[in-house]
Amino acid sequence: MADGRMARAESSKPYHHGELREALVTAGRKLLEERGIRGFTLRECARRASVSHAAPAHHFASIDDLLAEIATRGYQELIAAMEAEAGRAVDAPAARLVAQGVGYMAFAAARPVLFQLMFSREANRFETPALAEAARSAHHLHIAAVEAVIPRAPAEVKQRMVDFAWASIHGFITLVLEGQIGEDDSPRALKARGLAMLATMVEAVVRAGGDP
Amino acid sequence: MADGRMARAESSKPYHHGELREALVTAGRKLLEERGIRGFTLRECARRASVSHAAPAHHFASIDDLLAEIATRGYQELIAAMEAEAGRAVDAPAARLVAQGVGYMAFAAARPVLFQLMFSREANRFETPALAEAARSAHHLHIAAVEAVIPRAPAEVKQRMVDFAWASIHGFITLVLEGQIGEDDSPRALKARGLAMLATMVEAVVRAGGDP
DNA sequence: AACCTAATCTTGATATTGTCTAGATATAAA
DNA sequence: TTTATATCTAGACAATATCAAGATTAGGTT
Repeated sequence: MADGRMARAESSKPYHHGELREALVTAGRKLLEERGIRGFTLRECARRASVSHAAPAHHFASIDDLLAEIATRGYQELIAAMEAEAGRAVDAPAARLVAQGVGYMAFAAARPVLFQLMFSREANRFETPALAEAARSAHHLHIAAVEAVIPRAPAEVKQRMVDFAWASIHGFITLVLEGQIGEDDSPRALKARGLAMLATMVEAVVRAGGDP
Repeated sequence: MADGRMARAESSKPYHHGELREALVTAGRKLLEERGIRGFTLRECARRASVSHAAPAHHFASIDDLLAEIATRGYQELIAAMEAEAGRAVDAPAARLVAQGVGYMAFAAARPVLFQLMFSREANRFETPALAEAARSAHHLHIAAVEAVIPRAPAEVKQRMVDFAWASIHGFITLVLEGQIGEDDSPRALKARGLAMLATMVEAVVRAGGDP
């Protein structure tokens, strides 16, 4: 009942963590939102996982490697958020595009620092295959939603509208998160402003795909 | 001819730099573009200004203080770039709005890291009055350009179009700088893509302000 | 001209960071 | 049981931001 191993497990923590990789990612995500990208440190992640400062090296080659993993999961969550909103919408493509945009913005608003990390120049230098793949998936989801609205438009128009739609959505939420838009608005008013912006965007897309 | 002061000025560098504040800002801007926000260090700035590691403290309270100054000047240059392009355009408000957008994007493309710093969450925490003022000026320039296109539209529509136009411009160039749009495009093709995006945006603004 | 106050810069120290090396401990395969 | 491998700790190193104390100089005051 009270042999060596049991005593160790009960009184003090075990030598091996067991789930350190996951624990580091979890702690890192929280730390990121709390202190911002520049306040993110590997040692603090280790501290929060109750582990020595050098332990993370066995799971992540460098601090950038951990950030890349966190960013990758961010893209997966972004995709889930987009799909969740779009799935709830009626099947009209225009409505789905708006809904997917709402999901995009909702994710960014919920995880502002993570979102900024994902779309930062630093993240671009990580260059892990998983990150590139996750980003591409999110990208494709967006392309599909726009093209569904204007299925018969020429490829050139489609690309222009994909650029335009993505830029509007991304730019708006980005400016909001940076405090450049709607600083004194209530969350409710801000959301209305975002929806108005989305409506304007979708209208332009629909019109562009009307007749060749 | 060869007294103490002259000898010092000729043979070795003087004890007082004389223009250290400016030198630090200049070195810092260059360093920022070279190494990114996370690679920016105060000591490297001091090194490049040929000064001891503690010298910057007499001109900037902290590293964030120097970054705030650099960001502030970035906004002033952004304003200049917008005005330069807009001024070159004909006096048609819609053409001016497009031109100002081109100036905005050109600045961002020329100083990508600085641009990211200016519009980062970190910069938002600096909270120096000069930075806030500079950002507000740029903001107002944009508002004026959009409202000039739809002078008789109701205030609500105006605000929606200001949001929409700014989001499009900012979002597009942001996505380009992050490598999410037009990664394999030539600079020429990329510029064409940006202009197409701007044209789509302006058309939507013009249409929205057509009739009440 | 002499002085003296304040601004400017240097040297040195402290705490914190990312990463490396060696060694300790546990897991799991043979 | 033995042995190889994965996982973790401890310690060290160079680099960083910031602070404190002292050196140097500029510019105004007498």
